[in-house]
Amino acid sequence: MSESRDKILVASLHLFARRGYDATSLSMIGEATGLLKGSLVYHFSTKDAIRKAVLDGLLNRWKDVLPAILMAAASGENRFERILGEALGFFLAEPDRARFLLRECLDRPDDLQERYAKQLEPWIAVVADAIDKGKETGEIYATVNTRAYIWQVVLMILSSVALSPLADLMVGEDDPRQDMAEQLSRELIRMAHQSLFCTPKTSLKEEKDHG
Amino acid sequence: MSESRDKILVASLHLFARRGYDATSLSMIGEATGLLKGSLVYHFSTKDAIRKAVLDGLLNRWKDVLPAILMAAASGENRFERILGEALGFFLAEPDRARFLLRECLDRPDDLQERYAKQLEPWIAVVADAIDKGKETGEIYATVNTRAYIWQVVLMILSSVALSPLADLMVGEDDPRQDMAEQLSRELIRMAHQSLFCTPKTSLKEEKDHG
DNA sequence: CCTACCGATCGGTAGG
DNA sequence: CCTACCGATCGGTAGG
Repeated sequence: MSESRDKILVASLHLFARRGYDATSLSMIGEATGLLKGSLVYHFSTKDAIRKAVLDGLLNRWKDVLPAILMAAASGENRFERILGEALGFFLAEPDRARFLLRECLDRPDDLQERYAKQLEPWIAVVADAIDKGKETGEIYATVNTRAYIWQVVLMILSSVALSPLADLMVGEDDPRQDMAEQLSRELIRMAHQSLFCTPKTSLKEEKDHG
Repeated sequence: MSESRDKILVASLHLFARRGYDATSLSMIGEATGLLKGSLVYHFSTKDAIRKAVLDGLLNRWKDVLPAILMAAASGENRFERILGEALGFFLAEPDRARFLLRECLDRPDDLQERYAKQLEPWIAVVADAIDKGKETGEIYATVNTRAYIWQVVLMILSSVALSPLADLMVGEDDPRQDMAEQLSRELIRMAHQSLFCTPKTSLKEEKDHG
């Protein structure tokens, strides 16, 4: 509908992600959108309303993408790798999503929990059920703490994407041929896989051999 | 030496960790320390100087603790678990350390990298060398990307401690007998171990059996 | 009457 | 360490 509204949301996500909510002024958002401060207030009555709209847009997008990811990987080979790869892809396509969410986790955990519990919990439950079934069949380590495992994987996804600029500086490059984000994603998936499944899958090696 | 100086640093770490640097005003720090705004400027000429002093104190403390951790676990059983456990303990003892560092990673990666590269890199190199040697002996998966692995484990430690309030709300309690922080720490160590060593160590199970 | 803004300014607070 | 302030900028609102 409103062109300005969307521009405000896009610019605000970027600024909130990079500088944080408190360090972002309405005039900065105005400068990034070619609007004046007063115009922002016309669209969103308060600064906090902008933050909530950005968060809603992000969670709604994720809510739409997540089922598609799980369905697309419902069958076939390398289900686990594909699901994690798609989840990583969602944030890597726009790292500000990860940065903003990580900041919200730090700044307003209660606010995030309200929205999360309603919208995303059912899908986490699906993943948790799949893991618990794998435990029963013996495919997955019985020692896995399902909810804690999911949370740690989510944290790795969010933080490794959000802090990729720092990784570039600190981790250095083992293999200069591929970029750091790619290396971190591959290692994350390898760690998540290796620490979940009893029988070491050869899928990662197969990919290499086939290539 | 200066009693007020220390009070300012302790109160500032707490406020920076919880609210962020930009959202923390000098009068807030003054209120927490019983000082007035002008008095803070007497001890630290600028607000940024307080931040740097807090960061220095934190990194120096860690620089002192890290060698002790590595030495103490130089021999004996469950070296890996003990090293990770001690590292987790350092942040769990004062979660604001993890929150503050995570915020600095987001807000000022360049500034953090300057201090990190000089002080902590050599110790990361020690861990990296140990992992690379384990690869040669076949004890550790050859597919491990050493630097990426270390970085992902560091991220899990920092973020799981920093965001523990959110974990309490979102993860729920599989086992109400032990608290969430304990569950997350155990699962983190299990994941890190399982995804590194080829031969599944029975150390974690042994601990249980012996208890 | 509506939308999408503007220039100017409100009362308070920021770091110094 | 406090009082007394500064230039500027904060989020938000006024009438047009």
